[in-house]
Parts: sequence; C-alpha cells; structure tokens
Amino acid sequence: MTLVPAQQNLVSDWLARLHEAGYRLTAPRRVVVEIIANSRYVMEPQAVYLLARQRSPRIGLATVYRTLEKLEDLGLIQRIHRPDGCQAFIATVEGHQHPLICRRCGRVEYFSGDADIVTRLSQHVAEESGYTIQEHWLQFFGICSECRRKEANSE
Amino acid sequence: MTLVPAQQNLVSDWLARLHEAGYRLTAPRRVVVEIIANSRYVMEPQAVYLLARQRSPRIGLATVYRTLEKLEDLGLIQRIHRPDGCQAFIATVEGHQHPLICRRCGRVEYFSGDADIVTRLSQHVAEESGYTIQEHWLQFFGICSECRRKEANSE
DNA sequence: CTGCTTGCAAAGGATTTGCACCTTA
DNA sequence: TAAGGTGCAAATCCTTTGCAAGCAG
Repeated sequence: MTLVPAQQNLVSDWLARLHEAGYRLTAPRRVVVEIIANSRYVMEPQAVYLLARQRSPRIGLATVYRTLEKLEDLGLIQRIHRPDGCQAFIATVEGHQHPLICRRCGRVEYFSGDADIVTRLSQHVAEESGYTIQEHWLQFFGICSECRRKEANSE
Repeated sequence: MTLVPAQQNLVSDWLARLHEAGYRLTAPRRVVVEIIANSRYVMEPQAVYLLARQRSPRIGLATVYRTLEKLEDLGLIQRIHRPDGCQAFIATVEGHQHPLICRRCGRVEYFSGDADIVTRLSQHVAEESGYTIQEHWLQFFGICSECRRKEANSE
C-alpha cells in the first residue's frame, strides 16, 4: 500500500469527460470543476459555492449542486463519509485507492495497493458470509503532520 | 477475520445502560430500543418510527430521534454510511468489527478480527503519510445469499 | 413531588425543483 | 436555432427545538 501522488491535468481531464458524456462546457461548470479538481481538501457544497462566487459572483448554489451531481455520477468525485455527516467531496484518484482524511483541516491523501489486501479480505468475507461482495469502503481518519505541528506550537 | 454471531439479550442490556447513564426508562424508549436491538437490518429513523407506531400509535417522530441520539452517544448503535446517505443505524457489536451490508434488503453481518489486518495496515499508512491515525472505517457492500436466491427464482 | 420526557407543531437547514431567460454546440 | 443550462425563488425533505402536559423515580 503506497501513497499516491497528486494528479496533474485533472481539470482538462474532467472537462473532457463531461463533454464526452454529452454535457455542455459552460462557464459555471468550468469554475466548479477547477475548484474541486485543484483541491486536496474535502469540500462541502457550501464551500465550493463560496469559492465559486469569488470568481463568478452570479453563480447559484443550485448550479453547484447540479455540477457536483454530474461529477459524482461520472465517478470523478466521491463522497467522504464522516461521523458528523457525509456531504463532503473529494476528487477520485485512478485505481483502487483509499482516502486518509485529516480531521482538523480536511486535507486528503490517498493510498493505493495493487494486490489490495482489502480485496483479499473481501474474498474471505464473501466465503464466510455467503454474500456476493460488490464493493468495499476503507477510509482512514487522523491528524496530518502540519496540523500536529501547529498544535504543538500553540501550546 | 471471522463472522460475528447475533447477540442475545440486547434489549435488557441496552435498557440497563440507559438507566445507568441516568436516563428514565419510559414506554416510548422501550419500544424504540426493542425495535433496533432486535433488528439485523439497517434502519432509518422513519422506519423505526413506522414500526414504533404499530405498537404505540401516539409515539412521535421526535422521540424516535431523541432516543436514537442517546443510543448513539452511548455507542450502542452506529451509523451506516452508504453511497446514498448516512442516516441508517444498526446495533454496535462488541469489539472491533466491520459491517457487511446487503444492498437489497439491508441485512447486516459483522466481521471481526483480532490482530486486525486493517489495524496493521493503518500503522503502515501512518508511517508513510506522517498522519496520526485515529480511526478507520471498513464496510463491505453486497448481496446476501437469500436475496440472491429470491432473484434466481423470479427469473 | 420534581424534573426529565413526551407529543405536537413550528422552526431551521440543506437540497431539489419550476420556470423564464441565456448560451453552447 | 434548438436543446441544454443557469439563476432565482419557492417548494421539499429531514431533523431539531419550544413548550405545556405527562410520567418515572
């Protein structure tokens, strides 16, 4: 299981995917795409909306929701389910990866493993339970080193 | 990692815990506790409410929410976070377990492992990322054997 | 008895929807 | 220029809260 580096060119990639899927490339969509694709932080619709308005003051919250919905359908972003709710999104990374989220700042790292341990675990679970396993979720929560440092300094 | 058997006496156990915590044992609370403690299925507040009303027609939805809140605070039930939301609850099982949820019927099984593989994974992730890991979530989704059988029959 | 609980109804928030106007392809 | 997309505001949906009346301890 190894740390996955940040990805390049996500923006043009996502725009292309939206286009292929038959969606039009409008100014508001470009703004929303750029905001999420370039964020290494978990983002709620409100937060995306506020950032979007800085660039494009007339954009509406509904448009943000509609764009997020499409990106999620296309699998380009995914929900992060946290104890306090599950309305936050992050970019999906290629391959089978698992997010690690900082509880202080929302920063996300990704872990990916070929010959995924969890996949093997999942086969074991399937055998014992009799279920057909379709999917698994694995998410880690903690505090990133930067937030730990800040905390140490403020004491 | 092994399948965890269903638990006995959850109801009296939970009532005792509520009592110890200083809460009163009222009729509506007993009803809600019985419904969730005896369910091996994921349950949303609405569903609990509807079942509760069959037994106790005057019970209010707010009471259901308030009881669920207490049970969650005491760690007796936990939220199941699914792609479509995270408002469903199931009983918490002793020890470190991971739920396996049927996407058709909501049935839940639990897996638990001593010397948890995921815990070891989590240490590895901590080293590579520099994060302090506080928690991890692992959930499996699939179709239980009963739902598969039903499906096969109806074709 | 005392104060925690309840049911009801109203309030609050987040998300979705309807619609006339605008833009992309 | 047609169809899809937008912003706005209203509508919905889920959850929480305020309060007088009802019970558990």
